[in-house]
Amino acid sequence: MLEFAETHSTGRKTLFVEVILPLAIAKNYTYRVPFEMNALVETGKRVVVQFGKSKLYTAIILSISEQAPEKYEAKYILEVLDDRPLVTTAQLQLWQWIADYYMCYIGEVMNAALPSVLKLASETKITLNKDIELDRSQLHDKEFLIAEALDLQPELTVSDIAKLLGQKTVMPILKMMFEKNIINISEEVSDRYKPRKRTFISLNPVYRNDDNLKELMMILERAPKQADALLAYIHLSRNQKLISKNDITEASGAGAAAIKALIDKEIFIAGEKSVSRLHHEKEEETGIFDLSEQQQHALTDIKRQFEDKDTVLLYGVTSSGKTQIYVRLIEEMIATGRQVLYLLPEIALTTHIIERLRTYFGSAIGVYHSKFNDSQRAEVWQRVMAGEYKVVLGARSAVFLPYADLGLIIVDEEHETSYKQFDPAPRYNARDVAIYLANMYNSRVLLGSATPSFESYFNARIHKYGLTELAERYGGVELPDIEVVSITEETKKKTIQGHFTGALMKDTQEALSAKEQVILFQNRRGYAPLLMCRVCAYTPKCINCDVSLTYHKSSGKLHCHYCGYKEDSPTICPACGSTHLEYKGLGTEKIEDDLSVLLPDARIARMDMDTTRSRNALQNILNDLEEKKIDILVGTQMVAKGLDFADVTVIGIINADSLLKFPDYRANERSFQLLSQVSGRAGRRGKRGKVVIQTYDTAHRVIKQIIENNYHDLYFTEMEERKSFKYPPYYRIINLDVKHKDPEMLYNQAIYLANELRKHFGDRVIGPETPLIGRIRNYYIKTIMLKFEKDGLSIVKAKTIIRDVITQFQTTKLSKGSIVQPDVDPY
DNA sequence: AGCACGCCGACT
DNA sequence: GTCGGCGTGCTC
Repeated sequence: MLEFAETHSTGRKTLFVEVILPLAIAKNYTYRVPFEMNALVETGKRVVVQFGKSKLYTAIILSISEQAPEKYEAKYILEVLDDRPLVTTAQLQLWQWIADYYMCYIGEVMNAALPSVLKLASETKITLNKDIELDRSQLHDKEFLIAEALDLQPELTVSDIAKLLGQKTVMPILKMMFEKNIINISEEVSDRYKPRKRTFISLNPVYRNDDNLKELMMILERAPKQADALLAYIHLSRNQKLISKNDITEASGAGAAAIKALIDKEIFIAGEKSVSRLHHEKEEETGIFDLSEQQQHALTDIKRQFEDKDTVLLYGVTSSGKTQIYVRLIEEMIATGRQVLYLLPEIALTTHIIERLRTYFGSAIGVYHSKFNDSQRAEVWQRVMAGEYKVVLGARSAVFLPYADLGLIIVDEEHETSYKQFDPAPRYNARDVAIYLANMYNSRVLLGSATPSFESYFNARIHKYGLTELAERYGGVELPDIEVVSITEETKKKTIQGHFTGALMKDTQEALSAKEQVILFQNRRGYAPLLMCRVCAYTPKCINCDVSLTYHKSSGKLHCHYCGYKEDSPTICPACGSTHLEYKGLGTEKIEDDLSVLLPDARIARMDMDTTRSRNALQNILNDLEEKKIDILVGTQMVAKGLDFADVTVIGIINADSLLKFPDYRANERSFQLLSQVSGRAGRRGKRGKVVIQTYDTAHRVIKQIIENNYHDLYFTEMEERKSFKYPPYYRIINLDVKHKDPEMLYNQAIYLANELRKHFGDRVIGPETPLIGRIRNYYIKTIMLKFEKDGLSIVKAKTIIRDVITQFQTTKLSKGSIVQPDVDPY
């Protein structure tokens, strides 16, 4: 066997490999294979190569040839890292397609696709894994040396280690040490979505009887700490359903010992629970459930349509039970032995949905997520490749996993904009990539949404996709009662208190006294988005971006939401010296603040990017809400996505106008999606919810459509406009973002580029225009928009021409210092 | 992406 | 007259 390999394919031939480097470079590079590695190289395996003077990179073999490059002397590859290919040929095909379609470099796709441990480079950081008790006597000499060096200096780079060992080839050693859990590679973001186990306490039912309880208190007189704990429990139980050990400790000051004593005496009953936030849907978590008649219909319909359509859109109103249909489809697919990818927007990937699917699919389900720590991601990669994971639940980057045999992709909430990656490149949309991916595997795609994106609904209506509708809410839950309140009117009648109309306050108070919960939505974080001098109208701006700074009360500083710049909030106007500085506008922080004055007894929490930045913050807020430690939750977009709480009965939209007036052709579509999604949070089983929309423009067409929940009407009116103004889905858009530090240079460059493009595309070229934010991180920005009709013109050819125009531009002197970033389908 | 080479300002 | 700023071009 070995002999055969020797003579047959490896021999003494000189082999060359073309590799993909994880960099934004136009070309692939060719390296020479040392004879001893001839038998090891294979397409899709990783190799370590030197690129440039001193950098080492992990590259992927794209092809192997015997042809020596003519124009240069190829460098040798230094190592082959894998025994078998890490990247499948299907993946390489996908990468190439993404690079072509989204007009970026294949190296950028590789960067997005591979977890960083799988692409160690010379600057990658190595640290000791502290979780593992290390028996140093078991280590090899070199491993021992590395471990010792890490004692002295907690963090080393790969090149430090190369120096330390006096050898270039360190990757195999590090790889081995990583696999043995001795070291960590690169940043270790820990798992934010790990199921949280907590101990919950309940009182032995014997003591629900008052006499028994009194007697118990007497007995406990000699154990004051235990008595305190018991009292704290009784007190807490008035307001919350679930009481954890921690709650009691916090409320009573009694230690864990006191609680343990009570548990031992069988006064308290302890139960461990993984924290989930969906009690009212518990019955669905048992693994067996019946589909309603209409769900059964939808399921049959989807399967029928899959016979001749690759993609089916499931348009099902909120709470119509789409998830149960997904579960059935997944079960049937894995029964045939094929894999399933279930895509969700990042924010919806909470413990709850993961747990719920785990109860159905057990260890056959893998979770893939950008917040997952890197070694876990690498592990998911391996298991998907080995076919051990039958189901992958993941955010957009899960489209990059090495599926062995993918049979079905479910894209839940397909209209979500978070499926589109913007920065860094590749600027891909995972929903659209999923459709290509499915095509490669001859598998099917199910797009699910309560408010489908117009692209998808359009495709369904022209029969490119199948369409299944689910019009009834599961279990007969009623749609919420929507009340539109005029801010203008209430201001006139003086019934408005700050930003809260009388109508909203009334509903809020009613909900609070009924021990129900309230969510208030305001699409802006921070305190006040504007600080303005009342004398000279001066407004502090970011030093790096063209935006006014948002005041954050918690930090006392002005923040830029685009680059993160912060400065102290001035007390006198820097321009005129006046002390009359005024906060304008309204952010979640101010709402929380004002509300705590109006409703001093309410427990108010805030959920936005500022309060959920740290690891467990989001989960903690959700737990608190579920355990009813929060009466009112104030939040941004985030509150719209997948929060299902039985006791939230009132939803308030503080200001709908900020959404509707957004200067973008999709503003109406987005507003409808967001508002109906937020509204869907109100009231679930058993109780009809109430939504209060505060607006200056009560007659706005979209508001009316939201009240009527009339998606079709919205669709048809908007589509008329899309057609006449040449917008998607009738036309395709490619934006070119041109950036430069100097505004004048940028202006000339953008004009030049637009004119060059006009030579080919005529009035399909629009602009250059200044985007909403004209400068970010010290780069001025212009956008050139290209609108292409869907037929009569090859989009592939158009992209080639655009590419050529950019390349030609970059060879001219004029292009100095400019960055040109194409954005294909920028929705 | 990184790194070296290369041409213009504030220091010994 | 040198050190160093980062603009420009190349890396198999």
